[in-house]
Amino acid sequence: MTMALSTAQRVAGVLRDRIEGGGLPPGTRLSEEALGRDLGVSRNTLREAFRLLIHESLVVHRLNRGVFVRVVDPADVTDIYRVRAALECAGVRAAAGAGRPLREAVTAAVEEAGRAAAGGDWQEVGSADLRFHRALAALSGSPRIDAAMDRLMAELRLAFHAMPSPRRFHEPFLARNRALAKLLADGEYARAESELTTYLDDALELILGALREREREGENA
Amino acid sequence: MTMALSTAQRVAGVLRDRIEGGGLPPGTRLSEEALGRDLGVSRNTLREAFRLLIHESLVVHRLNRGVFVRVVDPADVTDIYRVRAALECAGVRAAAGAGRPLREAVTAAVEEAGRAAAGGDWQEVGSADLRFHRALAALSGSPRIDAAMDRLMAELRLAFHAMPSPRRFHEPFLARNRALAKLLADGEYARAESELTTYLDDALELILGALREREREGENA
DNA sequence: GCTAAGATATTGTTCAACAATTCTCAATAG
DNA sequence: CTATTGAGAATTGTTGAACAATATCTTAGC
Repeated sequence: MTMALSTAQRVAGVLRDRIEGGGLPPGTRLSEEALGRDLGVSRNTLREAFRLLIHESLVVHRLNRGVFVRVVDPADVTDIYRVRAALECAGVRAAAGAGRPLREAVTAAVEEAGRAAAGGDWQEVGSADLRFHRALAALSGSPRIDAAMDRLMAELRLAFHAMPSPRRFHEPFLARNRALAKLLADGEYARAESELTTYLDDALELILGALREREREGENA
Repeated sequence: MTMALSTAQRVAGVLRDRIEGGGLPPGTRLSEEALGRDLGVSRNTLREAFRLLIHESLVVHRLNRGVFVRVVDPADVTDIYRVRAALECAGVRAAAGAGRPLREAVTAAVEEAGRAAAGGDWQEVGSADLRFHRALAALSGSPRIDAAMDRLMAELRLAFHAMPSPRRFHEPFLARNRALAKLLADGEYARAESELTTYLDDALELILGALREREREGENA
């Protein structure tokens, strides 16, 4: 029953891996001719693959100039956190009326992060953290908010590339995630919301600091 | 200085106008061959235009069946208003720290709606109303929120097609818009937010009622 | 009337050629 | 030396076609 993937989907997968693996750094132009020859597909098929990646915000398209690996600058990260604050706070406010499965997804993500941290898998801690915040926004019960969060998270993953140590970044937030989940479970929605707001501000500052750091290094190259 | 648009973008514009103008009612199938011949573009380019409209949620794509003009059902409208509540409330909360031009855009939209109502142009009242709410969300100062609101408004316009009398729908909200703008100008953010919440709930009910009405009529056809 | 098999029409995918645009870089003017 | 301009090269945009996969319609049989 497994549906075979189209050529374009396979090509998109290869490019996605290269981008997320660092083989294609942000800002790189993806030449249609060169890549098409490299991957053994026609330009048209390659462009179809590009469209999939554009939809994922992994690359951007500039008319008559081609596609480039997305560069997430500080203004983007700041904006992403602004939207996250709006959507996740909306989720927290809707927590009281949210169904059981939605609320359990929140605590489940916290527990998964804890297990991953105990095992030293900080990559997985990062994934669980994103799932936790996605679950917060999902408390609204809105498919459109879910989709928007997925797009924001994909963009954020690109910015995380700039973080030197996943552990240093994620570890402090483990306890705060747990605290947030507890406030929600106890029905302390107002306090949960204010804690979430400062939480997101703190995380934003950490990432902006790392981006500035990386930029300073880049100047000497 | 004029930036040239790609063929696909032009075609998407034509289709967008036809859809919003009612020439292509919700549910219509957009045949690749017929439309391509009609507009004088290749299937490949037409499909590219479709992708743009899919991204705007104006049409939907069903595998191996083609693209159809989006049918906005009650669940969609409910979800759209959920997201609107999240984004517009976020804007109201950010109003205190918003810049002068953003705050003035809010009052400007209210005044334009008033002038249009005085002139009896209820179509324009509707447009000004959408601008008003867009301006509320824009108080956050977030490009992504602005873009999200634009998409939501485009979807909503499809649903408005079901409203029999623009006047009956928009008139009651004129005074409420004015009241909301005043609360904001006076710094009464908490009250503005709670008024906005009930406002959106009321508007949602009106639209859902009209949709149910239209569906009942449709059964006898 | 209903079902099933085959015929037809439509969309999905890929390709190669041609058109339009941008980019490169040397020549030139200030 | 800097800025500009213009021809040529490189790259992307668009097209039409061919073939595959899927859906829809037609028809034969029960």
